[in-house]
Amino acid sequence: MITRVESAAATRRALLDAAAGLLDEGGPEAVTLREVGARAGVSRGAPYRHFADKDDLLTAIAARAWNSLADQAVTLGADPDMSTRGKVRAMLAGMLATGRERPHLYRLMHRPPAGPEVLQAAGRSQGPFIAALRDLVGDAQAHRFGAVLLSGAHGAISMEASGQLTRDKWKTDADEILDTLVGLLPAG
Amino acid sequence: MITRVESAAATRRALLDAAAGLLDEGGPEAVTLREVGARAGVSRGAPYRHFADKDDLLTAIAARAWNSLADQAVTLGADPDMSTRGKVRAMLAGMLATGRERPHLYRLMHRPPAGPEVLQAAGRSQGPFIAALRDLVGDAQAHRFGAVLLSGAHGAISMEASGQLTRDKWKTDADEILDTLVGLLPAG
DNA sequence: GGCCTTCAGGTGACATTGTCAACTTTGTAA
DNA sequence: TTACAAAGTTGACAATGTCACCTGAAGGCC
Repeated sequence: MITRVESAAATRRALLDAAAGLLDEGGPEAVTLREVGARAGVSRGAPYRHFADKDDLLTAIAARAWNSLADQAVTLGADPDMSTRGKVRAMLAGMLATGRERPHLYRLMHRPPAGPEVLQAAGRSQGPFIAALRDLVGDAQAHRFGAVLLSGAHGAISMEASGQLTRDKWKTDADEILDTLVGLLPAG
Repeated sequence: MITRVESAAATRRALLDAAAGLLDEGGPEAVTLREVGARAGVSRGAPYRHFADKDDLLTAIAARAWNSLADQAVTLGADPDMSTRGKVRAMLAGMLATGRERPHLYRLMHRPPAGPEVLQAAGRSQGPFIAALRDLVGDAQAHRFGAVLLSGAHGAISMEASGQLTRDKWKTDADEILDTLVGLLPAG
């Protein structure tokens, strides 16, 4: 039997999925509450029963995406068959994959100002990242390295997405930049 | 005497200034063509005499900002009293200053997809940057280093703007990351 | 079982905004 | 002087976010 809260949760999920789909397909301007409602099988006013406003819906999408990356990172961190350096590389590769496969979502995840919901989810994804770096460079340097690696990775992904980082112009791409960044770490 | 083309150019400039001001003050949503027109002293339809649509106006703002950075970079590149490394650092600092003082504009400059107008202006700003790197690491490595430095700088600035890079969390800031990145270069 | 609260959902309405078509005005070239 | 082209204005319209109000049913309480 389907309880009321279950159906409400299902609608909420459907709204998020619909909005994320529209975002992927047509960018931010394609995300209209009317179309979101239609795709989720409800009316144009229904989203207001689950989100304060459009911005709140978009924020929830960003937070969910960060949490998905966080799950990936946690799984990678626990993998006993991978080198620590390999884990770091794989975590950054996960970000790159999101940037390439879902560029609009990736941009939304980095939209300022990041609210507490997004910051917490993003922070959760960075926990295993820092932990891996601690193994490689020690407590004192982990954050310093982490900031440089993460900045470099995000910058490369972002510039590739906007069309500013092309192989034609820079003789390289985001993959190679990630390799270079990870190469800064001592072997491990 | 004021010729017609002069007055048209003045209006165009006034529209750009008004839109850029609104962007700085209230972010992208504050930029409405009606308000832009009002600030520029013309009516709501006037912008269509100078720009194809709102997007075209925003693109022009981004291109102008890139050209301003390019002018800075050209000046720095020609400065005989600065070390090559100092020039590289100063060019990146110029980007950081834009990101901190005018975060909405900075984000607009990196909005995908970057049209040819923006790409050309951005490319102009990167010319002196690559030239400086050639002096430091040679032709073969200049682009590789350039991509890493630029990605790292842009990533740090972007994460700082979105609130993801805080000293509280990462024990560092964009300034220090720029220092670290420039530190990768051989002295010169 | 009957009643009542609560909440998901629907609908009408409204203000804002981007955009276009039609009109007016005014340098400027012929 | 006259005619043209381009700048600017205004009316209109569709799309959209949002709110107020209404409906209906699930589920707790007597």
